Amino acid sequence: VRVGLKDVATLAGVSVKTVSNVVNDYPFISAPTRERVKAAISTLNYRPNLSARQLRTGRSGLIALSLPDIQSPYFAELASLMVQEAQPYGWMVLIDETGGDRQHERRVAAGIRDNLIDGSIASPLSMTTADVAVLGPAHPIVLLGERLEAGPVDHIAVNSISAARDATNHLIDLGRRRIAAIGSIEGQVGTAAVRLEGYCLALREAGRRVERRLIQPGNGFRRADGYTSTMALLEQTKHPDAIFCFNDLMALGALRAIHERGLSVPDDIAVIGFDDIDAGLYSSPTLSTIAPDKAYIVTRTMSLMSRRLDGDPDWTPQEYETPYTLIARESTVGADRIGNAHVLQSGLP
Amino acid sequence: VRVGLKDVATLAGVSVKTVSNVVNDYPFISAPTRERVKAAISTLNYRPNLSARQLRTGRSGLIALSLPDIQSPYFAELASLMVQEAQPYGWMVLIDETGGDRQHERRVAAGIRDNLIDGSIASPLSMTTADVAVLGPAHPIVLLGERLEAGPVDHIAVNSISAARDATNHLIDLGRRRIAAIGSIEGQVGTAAVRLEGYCLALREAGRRVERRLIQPGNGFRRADGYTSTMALLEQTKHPDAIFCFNDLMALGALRAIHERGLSVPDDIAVIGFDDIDAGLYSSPTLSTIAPDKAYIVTRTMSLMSRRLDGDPDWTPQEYETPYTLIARESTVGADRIGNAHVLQSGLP
DNA sequence: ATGAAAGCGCTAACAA
DNA sequence: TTGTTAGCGCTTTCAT
Repeated sequence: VRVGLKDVATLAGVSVKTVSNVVNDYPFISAPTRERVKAAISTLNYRPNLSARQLRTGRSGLIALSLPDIQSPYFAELASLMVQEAQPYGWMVLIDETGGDRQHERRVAAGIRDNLIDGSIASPLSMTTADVAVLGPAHPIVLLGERLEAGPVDHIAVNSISAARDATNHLIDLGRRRIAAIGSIEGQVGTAAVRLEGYCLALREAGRRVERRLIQPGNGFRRADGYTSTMALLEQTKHPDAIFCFNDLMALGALRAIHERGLSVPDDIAVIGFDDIDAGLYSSPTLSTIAPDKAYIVTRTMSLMSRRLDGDPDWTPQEYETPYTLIARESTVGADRIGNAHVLQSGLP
Repeated sequence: VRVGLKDVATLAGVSVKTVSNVVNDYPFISAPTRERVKAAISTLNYRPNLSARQLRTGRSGLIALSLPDIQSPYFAELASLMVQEAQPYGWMVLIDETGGDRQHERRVAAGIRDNLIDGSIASPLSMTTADVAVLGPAHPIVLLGERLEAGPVDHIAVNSISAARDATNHLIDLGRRRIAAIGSIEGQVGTAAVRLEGYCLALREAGRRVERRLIQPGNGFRRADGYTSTMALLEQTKHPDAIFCFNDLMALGALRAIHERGLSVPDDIAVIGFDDIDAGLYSSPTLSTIAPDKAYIVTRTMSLMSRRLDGDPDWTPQEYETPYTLIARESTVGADRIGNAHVLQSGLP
């Protein structure tokens, strides 16, 4: 039994408009009328029909968040924070897993979700900036994560080159000589490419050679990929004495691989990751990492979305840089000074 | 610039109805007409307005999945599988994080998402069966996870008593004498209660006493909770020689705590978890666990949803039991025989 | 095989 | 302060 404004109006003995006003908290209603309407609403257990409302207003209150992989703790945490942050704006977040599929990512960005969503937040793996540009999105988009070129939409990302350089320098400062790097280069979007660049940069600045055999691309960003790449590294006659993993998940896989080979972290090999996921606090050894300021990402995203949504359509798109921190834990610094992790370096404000 | 059926109709020189027919793959249309319409659709880049459609048909193609915590790898994996499984049905999954908040869970179940969703899948932490009953949901609901009483909706869950008993028996078979259990009893829904019951059952069946001091409820199901509870356990003069953690995440926290105390797993303390999350394959030691058949949960859920959605409204609600398996890895069996995990016992079909 | 018209539940504009 | 009416874009009879 569908109950609509009309039914409520009849029961309360008022017009539809009045009911609508009450529902929408329109201020100028006499107290008694409001009470009567509210009573009718609750007795009939009336719930506004969002579809009808959105058909009328063009707003659904739905924001899409499209991520390559919900199972990645980093993205899961981000999703969780987004949902929270959207609350005060009155938005619901429709989480969408693309699997890094370019077609899928394009579709979402295009709002192919059929005008059901008011805006979308995307962390594309393979969609290129060009894609976004071509699509000429019908609704606001906020792009998250690495991107090579500047584009026509707002963009929030950590400065990966700088962060990767800091991570590598941390290993250099520790006196490590054979520093490896692992991380996939799949997709068009260059998370790995950029981090690799920072890695090479640090090495060159330190007057070292970049050794090709110490770079393991692998394919993917999960534990299994870190495990496999590390195993490949360890099969070399002279194994590395440090590994910079392009994310924490791979670093955890690396820890396991090293453990299986009977080597010790950080004594034989120091390991550092990227993302600062919760798991890194409980692994043995705990994981050193680059910690992007997730709160910044989330609040910035939602405030941008809000600004785009109500007004200012020709407010020119901007680039925002996520602050980050290097956190040194047992996997680079050892267990002796642990207790509290040491924050060594901070990124930009 | 909104483009609707009308615009397409005008351009193609046909009526709105004809365009609608083409869009919905109505079979009886002349080939030339169809071509003309299709051409018009693509030149105008027409996209059907879902809100309008759903206003008319009462269907949105949206299924809500409400979970207590997206950051929990178990739920994240489930969410991921659900999204995939929904694809062939043509549904989009709206993932919703309740934080275990009862009000929130009730609201979602009630379809307070304002008739925007066609059905919901809920894994409630605090919502009781009574809640669901009272609400008399306007749309199909599939309930996941433990539930104490039978209720008015379909329900899918692992037999936790039996699974917990198996886990405990595994530890008993290993010759452990002081077997502890950790897991929160927060919320009304009895995940922990049921698993505790299975634990006690196994102990009693083996002619052992249940020792109160070996049971650490804690509050939560995350790594931190497992860590804290285990630390509490280890402060006792005679620490346990085995711990059954009510989920894997806590078990990982336990591993860390034991490691910090300088004890070894499984030599000093054997640890087993519940859920079979990916992380358990890469921890050191790898984690023994109860592995519920997630594929079963997901396919069963969607097929139930489908049946409810198109027809059979008075098909009586059923209970379904998720098959499970006990997987013994290093945390109970030790590293020597590892390589491949040993599947020791299987649950019901 | 195609068209005309009604109406899903709501809000915005205007009237009273 | 409240009521009337039109129409958002679509599908669904019912005609043709």
